[in-house]
Amino acid sequence: MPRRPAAHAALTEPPPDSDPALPIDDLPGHHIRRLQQIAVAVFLQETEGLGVTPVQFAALQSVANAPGLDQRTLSRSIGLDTSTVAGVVDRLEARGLLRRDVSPDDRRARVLASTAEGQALLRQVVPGMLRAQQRMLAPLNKRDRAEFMRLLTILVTANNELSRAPSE
Amino acid sequence: MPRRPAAHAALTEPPPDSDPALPIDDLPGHHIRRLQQIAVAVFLQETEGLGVTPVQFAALQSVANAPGLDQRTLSRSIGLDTSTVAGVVDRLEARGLLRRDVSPDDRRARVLASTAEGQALLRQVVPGMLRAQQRMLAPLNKRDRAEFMRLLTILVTANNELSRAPSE
DNA sequence: CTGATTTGCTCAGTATGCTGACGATCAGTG
DNA sequence: CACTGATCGTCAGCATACTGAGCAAATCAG
Repeated sequence: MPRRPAAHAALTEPPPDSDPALPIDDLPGHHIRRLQQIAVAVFLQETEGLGVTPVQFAALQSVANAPGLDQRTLSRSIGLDTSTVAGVVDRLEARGLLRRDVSPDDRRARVLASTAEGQALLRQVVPGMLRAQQRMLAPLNKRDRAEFMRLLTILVTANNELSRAPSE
Repeated sequence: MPRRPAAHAALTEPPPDSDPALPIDDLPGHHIRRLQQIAVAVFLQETEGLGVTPVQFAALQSVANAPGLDQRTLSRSIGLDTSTVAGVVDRLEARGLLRRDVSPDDRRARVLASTAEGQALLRQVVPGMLRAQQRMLAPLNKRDRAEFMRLLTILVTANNELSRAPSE
């Protein structure tokens, strides 16, 4: 029986007594999770062989953009928890892609800087990363792409404070 | 390893695409990751105390919707790898929220069914889950919400095959 | 200047998510 | 019936991501 309301309707109306099988397929959160999976998969495909994950790229690029920043600042700039950043930086440092030194100004802090190898890898990764972004949005026409990015940006910035690691 | 690219190095390299600090803030993939973080955080806030994650909810609800399905079918319906589903089902089974029995038709397969406790928990979770969806989209007006969902759905369905675990 | 608080980082623990390898089982073919 | 290939599930290994606890250093209050 197609008496079931669409997801958006279900959101604006009080929840009916959970009897009608609630489909997860049209919940926003579910789609967002799926798109994130797709984004990661496409990124890895386009940068295959370079051994870099999306988060590692974001970290490495941010460090290259602002050498000398500490882990706290990095975590805020890419929207990650400091404990997560610690692991990411560990792996990048182990591969010699960046350096982690105790700050002379604040001995609690570690200042980060990309190495020559890190910058070289970055130059190799960027083209594939850009292809990945294009491929992901390819199903939309130009106008819809812009509209999607506009709405996405609104949601992320407006809801920024809701996660543990708000972006700066 | 070449130290620093001197001026003449630019002649052998294509025009610099990574040199002008590439901001990660306006890459689609970055925003998508951020929104996923936000979605999870809001879900956990709204269902606090119930001890359920978004993925666990999706699995439990799917099983409740289609009792007797096997893990492979479940993994396709929620877009998760079978190895990931194994872990999720493990935890749900350990909490007595669902049963996992060997299928009489196919001894390789495990058929899943939600228990009374699982269904009771679902009824408790659903209102908070719906609140979470609303809160997440709250920064958009009604029209933009519908538009966002439309574009999101296009991207997920069109790119479905790109991840290891394509949805049904 | 000292005690209290804040801050930067780490660590342990838990939960996704993936890849790749493997064992068990089933279905189809000869 | 034996052989082959496909399918279902598990496991090991790696990489996000979070919470909560805790340490050490910096900052602030009085």
